Amino acid sequence: MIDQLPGLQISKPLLDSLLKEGTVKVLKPNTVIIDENDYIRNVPIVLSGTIKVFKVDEEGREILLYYIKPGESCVMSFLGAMCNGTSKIRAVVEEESKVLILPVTKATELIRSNPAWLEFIFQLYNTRFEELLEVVNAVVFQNMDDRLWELLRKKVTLTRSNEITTTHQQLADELGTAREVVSRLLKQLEKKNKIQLGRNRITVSEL
Amino acid sequence: MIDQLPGLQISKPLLDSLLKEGTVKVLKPNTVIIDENDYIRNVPIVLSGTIKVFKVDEEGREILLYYIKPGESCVMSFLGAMCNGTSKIRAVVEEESKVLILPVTKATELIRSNPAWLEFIFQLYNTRFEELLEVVNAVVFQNMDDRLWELLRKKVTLTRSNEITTTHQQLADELGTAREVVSRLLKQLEKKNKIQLGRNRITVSEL
DNA sequence: TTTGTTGTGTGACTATCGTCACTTTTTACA
DNA sequence: TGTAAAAAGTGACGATAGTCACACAACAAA
Repeated sequence: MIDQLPGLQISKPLLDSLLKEGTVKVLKPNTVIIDENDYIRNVPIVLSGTIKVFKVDEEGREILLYYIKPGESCVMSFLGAMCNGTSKIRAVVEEESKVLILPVTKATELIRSNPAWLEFIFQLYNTRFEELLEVVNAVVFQNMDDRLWELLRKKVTLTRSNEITTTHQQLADELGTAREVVSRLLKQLEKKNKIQLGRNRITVSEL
Repeated sequence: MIDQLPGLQISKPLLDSLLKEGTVKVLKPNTVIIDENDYIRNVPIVLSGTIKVFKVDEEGREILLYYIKPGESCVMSFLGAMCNGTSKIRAVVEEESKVLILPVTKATELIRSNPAWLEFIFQLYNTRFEELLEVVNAVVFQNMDDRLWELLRKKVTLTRSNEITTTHQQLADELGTAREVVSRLLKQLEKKNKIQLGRNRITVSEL
């Protein structure tokens, strides 16, 4: 069911019981699963593909927080659900994804009845928290060129392909910077022979 | 027992049952409750005073993430405990604080036995997550002068006094910048009559 | 009172990044 | 095949903030 399991993974028995409670959907790239200020009615669990999660600020600027990988869920949506809140984030499908949609009611019920589910949630919190800390760290102490390079590397690892299909504008949005900046820095990376550039395409040669 | 309850608060009955399980300690300012890479054996719950939580990076640079206020706990420590991990953060006493020290074993037991505790933990996660998102946002999209001003305002609100006792270096550390930068920006704020400067002291005149 | 330590003020310089104002290239499709 | 739209390249410039090198002020302890 889950075709790749980097890092944290959901256990088979837990997954089986979740599948009984929810429905599986296949979602195309760029589908918005959760938008800012959305009321949360479902908890999505990614079975295949990847979802990217953004923080959106008042002026519409955004920054990539982390990826939800197969075997993971969106803890923010879960929290929002538990606390009757609205989403502070935006979740968008990056690669076509199979997603298990679990109604909030079921998700909260399961906390009492299924210890494995609770454990799963906590583990996921831990992961996300640490990832957020990394974002803070990167944004405060790293230069844009390093951040860009790490973003490219992350994409390569995630998709298991060194061909990245994206535009400079998209990368800029993910880093919270301007398109020109990304273009410049990509050119520098190309000069260092770390990547090759093409239209809508970046080929990473050296990790 | 708890002398101020801004925002989220722990319920009386829950607090009572926690008091039976842990011990209360009074901690002086600058006491390090949890340091980076510490193994976590206790979950601290703040009864009075304030604790500040930092992310520390490899080069020793740090940045303030959030404050733990009375009636709150350090979720990171809790997570670390649950997941057998070491701390990614540093928690330091800002104002003298009364802290309830709860052993990890008790904290995990209580999850099964006391629904209010579980609820409390989840609420706290939500708060922290949102605060972290705010940090990311501030750091990416706000200028240093705004961030500094907001930090000062936060300190005033927290201590309920418009006299802040701190050094420029401390503020710089909290913002992840250099002392000179803080000195410069503080001077600008003084020129705008928003603050008065003194040695080890900043008086905020206008909120 | 002297002396050392800690905190603050400041000018000069630099690097990074955001912005503006384009041009050029690539591609879709009318 | 021509034309418009989308993506990318690029130079110039300015603002912000990090760094260096001090001078100076306040305080504490000897």
